[in-house]
Amino acid sequence: MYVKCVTFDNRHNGIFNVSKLTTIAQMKEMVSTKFNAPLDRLSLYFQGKHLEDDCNLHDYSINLNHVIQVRIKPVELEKIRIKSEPEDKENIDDNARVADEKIEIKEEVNIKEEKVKIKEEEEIETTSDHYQAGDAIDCTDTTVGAWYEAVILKIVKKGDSTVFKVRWDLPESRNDDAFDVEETSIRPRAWRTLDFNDLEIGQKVMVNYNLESPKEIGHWYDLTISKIRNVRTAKELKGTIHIGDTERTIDDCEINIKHGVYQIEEPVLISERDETFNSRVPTTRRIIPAECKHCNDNPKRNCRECSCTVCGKKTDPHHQILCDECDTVYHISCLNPPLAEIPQGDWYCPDCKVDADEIVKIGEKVKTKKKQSKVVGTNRDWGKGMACVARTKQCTIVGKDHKGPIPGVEVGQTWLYRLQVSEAGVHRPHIAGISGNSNVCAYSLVFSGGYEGDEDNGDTFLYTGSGGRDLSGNKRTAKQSRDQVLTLMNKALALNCNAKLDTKNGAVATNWRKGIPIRVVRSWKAKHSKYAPELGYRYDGIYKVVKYWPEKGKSGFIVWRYSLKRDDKSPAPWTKAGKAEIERLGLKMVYPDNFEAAQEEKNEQENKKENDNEQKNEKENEKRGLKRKTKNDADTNEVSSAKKPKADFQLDKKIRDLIEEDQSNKKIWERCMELITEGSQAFNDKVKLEFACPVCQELVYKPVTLSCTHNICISCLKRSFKAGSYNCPMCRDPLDKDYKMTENKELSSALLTMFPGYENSR
DNA sequence: ATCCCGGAGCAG
DNA sequence: CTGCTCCGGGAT
Repeated sequence: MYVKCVTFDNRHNGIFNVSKLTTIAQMKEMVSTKFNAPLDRLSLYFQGKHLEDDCNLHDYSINLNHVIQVRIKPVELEKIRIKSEPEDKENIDDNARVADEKIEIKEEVNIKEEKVKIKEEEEIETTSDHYQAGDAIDCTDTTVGAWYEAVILKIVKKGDSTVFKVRWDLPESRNDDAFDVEETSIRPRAWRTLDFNDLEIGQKVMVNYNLESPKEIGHWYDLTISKIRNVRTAKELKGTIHIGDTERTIDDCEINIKHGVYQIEEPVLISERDETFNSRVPTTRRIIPAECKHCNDNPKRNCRECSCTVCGKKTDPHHQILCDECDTVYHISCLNPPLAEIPQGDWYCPDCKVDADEIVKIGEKVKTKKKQSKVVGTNRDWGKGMACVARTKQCTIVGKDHKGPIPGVEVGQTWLYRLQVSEAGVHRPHIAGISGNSNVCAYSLVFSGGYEGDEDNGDTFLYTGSGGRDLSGNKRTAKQSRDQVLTLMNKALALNCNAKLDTKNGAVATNWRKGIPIRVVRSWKAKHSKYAPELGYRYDGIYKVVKYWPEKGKSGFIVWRYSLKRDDKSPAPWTKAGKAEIERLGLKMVYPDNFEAAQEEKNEQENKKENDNEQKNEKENEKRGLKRKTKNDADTNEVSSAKKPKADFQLDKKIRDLIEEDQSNKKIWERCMELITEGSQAFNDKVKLEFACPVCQELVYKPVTLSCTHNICISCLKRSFKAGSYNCPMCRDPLDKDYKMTENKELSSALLTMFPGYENSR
């Protein structure tokens, strides 16, 4: 199992190989090494809960691909907030409001000592042609994509690359919270505000914009001007907002110009600087959204949001304390009972703190207690692999009671684990062989030859029902120890047969083709079968139940047998035609998310450790279908060749024509078509992604294509309007209250043809 | 609450 | 390598 760790600022992240019994303390050690951060300053959080050192991942129900948040505390004690006097009272205008309230962090640790700890890596101070220490710059933040004022502290060389050590030029960041950026993320501080009359179409400038609510104060982004309206009564500026230096842009944004329009500064050679260079940087900081929306950071207003939650007063900041869990602020004197002084170590507010006797530390109280008692005492280091992990995705394109093929899943598709088969919606249970409803029918089955007497002839096979096994002791499988009966899933599978149900003697279909379709997945575990895949689980198409009957098995107990026969237009995957089809469609094994990356990292680590074990690793990986890349192996390497399959997959003409007709989404379809060379699977995934409704997150159903190019389900848009939001849910582009919603029939029929049956789940 | 054609660790 | 052991999750 692996989990992801990400710092709150998103500056560090990594995937870690762990087991269910990995403790939080061990987790911290791994994070400390990988992020190069001091161990004692790490705090881990999962779903808002602080994680305690002596608990393990299982205690918190942390599962595959879950994200653990990491906080690297800037200083040891940061609870005491000190308000200092404004330095220059003349500067208190709107723009300097942010600078007004100064929050300082009292540092009770020896900062010098801390610095030594951080700088373990070798850094050699260097120079740059365009910048030097002390320069006022603008710096992009990768998470927000806007430009913020920052200051260069130092320029160093790390290996081959030049790294700029900078800190945000904000009063509350006065503690040395430096971080590293590349030269591409910085530029000289903007200082020239442009006159509105001088602006030109096509010009790139820096403006203030709020992505969520354009009328409010936002952050500073680059803008390419597309429209200027300059009449006596109204001044309007529109253009394309650039999110950082990424490809992401938002067209047609209306800019609030009252905060100023800045010229973007180009780097200047240090040799060409004159005396005025440094003095031109403005003394006030650019406006950015208030930290506290509630009081707008006004120091004179009482605020229970950003100040003491009991009295709301901003007085006596020396005695204000922050909850380590929820960051709520309290005066220690306002607490009940009040505290005499700021406590050492962690402190939790009354809402977050629970009685020390209870297992507070863990996610949900009741559930955890039960689990704890159950798991405590286990010696087995389990949970490293894919046994007993939860789904990370769910198939929503059709309901779980869907009969027949899953739209978008081709015959011949393989998945490494049952979990991925479940996520694809092809066969949902984790372990059970038959998926169905005892009153309706079976929807799918996995054929893995686990029962004696199973026979596989490809187009037909004999299947055995479930039950009759003693599974006490939390087992999943066992030997037959009693007769099977035609109930539960056995009954469900019998209902697929085109015959009247007979729970005693079984039945034969009068017309087998008229039976209810059942999806069949063959498992690599059916070793005795020559039709089984070599590895993983493969969707082999639709089968029908020809007959079913009870029979005495080798164990001496009655088992129910089913005769299945293939009824699918697509060629069977084991045939020559089927193999060609898999090639043509570019179908490749589906691994769990992050699986390949984690495997590669594991390989690297083990390679470093010892080369003796090389052979062992090779075997392990071969078992999983992953081969290590070696020079000699290059042309036989499955992974590298799978990355650029030359699938000559082409869309049906019918679908091509439908896509062609959907002129309003031409650009999106073009993006999708780029993936056509990678096969049907990649293409289908891309279509689902590009045409996901921003509201319900699923493939748009009865879509409305807005003028901002975004596609929304008509029902989702109606709901949004009902809630009084007259915007595009994606980009907040304003819409008329009486906006006439019309379904994009072209897109609709294209999607319905590509994913037949998906409308049934809506 | 019960059922279940997985999946990995561990002992021999 | 084989067989035994042990565990969670999702649908019923």
